[in-house]
Amino acid sequence: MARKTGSHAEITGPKVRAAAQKLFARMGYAAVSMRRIAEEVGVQAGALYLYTPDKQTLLYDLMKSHMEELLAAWAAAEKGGDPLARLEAFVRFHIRFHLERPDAVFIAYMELRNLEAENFARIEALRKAYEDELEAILADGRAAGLFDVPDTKLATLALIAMLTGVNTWYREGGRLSRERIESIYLDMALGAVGAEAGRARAMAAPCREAE
Amino acid sequence: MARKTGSHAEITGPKVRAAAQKLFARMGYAAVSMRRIAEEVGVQAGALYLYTPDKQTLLYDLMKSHMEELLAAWAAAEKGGDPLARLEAFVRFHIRFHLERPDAVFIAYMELRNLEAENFARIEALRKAYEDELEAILADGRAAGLFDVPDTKLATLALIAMLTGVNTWYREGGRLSRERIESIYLDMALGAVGAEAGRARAMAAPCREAE
DNA sequence: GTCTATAGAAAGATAGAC
DNA sequence: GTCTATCTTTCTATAGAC
Repeated sequence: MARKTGSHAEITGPKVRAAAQKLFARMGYAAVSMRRIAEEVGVQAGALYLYTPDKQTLLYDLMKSHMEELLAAWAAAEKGGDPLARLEAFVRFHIRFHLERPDAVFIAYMELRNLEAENFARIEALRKAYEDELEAILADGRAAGLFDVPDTKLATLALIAMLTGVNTWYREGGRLSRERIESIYLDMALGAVGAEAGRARAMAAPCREAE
Repeated sequence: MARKTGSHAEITGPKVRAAAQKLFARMGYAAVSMRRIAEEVGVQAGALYLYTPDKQTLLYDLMKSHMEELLAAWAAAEKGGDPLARLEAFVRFHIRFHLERPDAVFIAYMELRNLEAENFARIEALRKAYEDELEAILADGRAAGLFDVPDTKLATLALIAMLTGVNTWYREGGRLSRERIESIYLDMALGAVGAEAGRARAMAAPCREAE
């Protein structure tokens, strides 16, 4: 405890990011002032500029961290073997990851408009990389005759929109558990890409049912 | 031509709304100033207040008009007979309606945060009424054994998220026609609610399944 | 590292001339 | 109906004391 009072760089920095994330998600980037963020952190507005060169960079860093975390988490996830198992892994991963970070997800989808051109391009590249992961699964599944997908790009965007939509209505402690939500969305996702129809056809003989 | 110069109430009013809609959609409500709207219209900032009491009302009126137009258009649409036909009508209607109004749709989804409490409640009620239309179709379809939907509320939100997602990537003159997009999304929607599986099962002769 | 103070720009909204 | 002018507030960002 030999430190000078008022010296809290390692703790204040993350607090600034946390406060910005919370406020940007609730009120929107453009509607949040640096003063409001400072108030949330418990410092004066001027002190924020020790941790970010400006407001824009604060937003960009939040979005970049989120997207990189998303890609890293997916890279580290269990991914099963055949396309059907990989699709299930993706759906469950996507929902779980997104439900755990509602604020970051909200910002990543709503504040693209407020990024300057260069920052926007970098975030879009990361998003594209994530979409490509799903599209590869759908393409492999189609090639294997497991999925009925006329356009893998469209199906990718449709599935991601559907899955991410969970964040718009999910509330902690609601009537459905996350596990249950995952399973319901998984069935819908499989149906959307014709996986159940494919399976039903494949198993035509002895009358078996999925899940 | 006996009018006084500078008298353009009937033309300027709609122009203000059109300019606000365009700018709110591109930059976001909070990031657009009244001066910027005035510039787009070609008048001075003060003149805007002849057409709206304040900026908030401008936003609210845009969103209210959009939602009311949506409900009215659906009420007037052809809706087919059985739940399968009604679902197809809904999907095609939703995509067509939304693709024709990208700016209004964008605002309706992105600017809810910027509505004052009372205005927010009114818009949410209109949105709920629209969701209820789809949920009724799904509930009827399930009751008739046509759809496999464990939770109609969830399926409603999932479908709407998926369908509205078209607006995030569709661009005029892209590689797919609207008709083609409608058809692809329709197939995915039917698959998601188990309509195709139901059909396949029904045609599979002896194999019947519970639920 | 945080504070107070402030520069400089821009915001929403209004008053009154024409 | 539109303009100019302005009131009042708030904003981002910086300077300099402690």
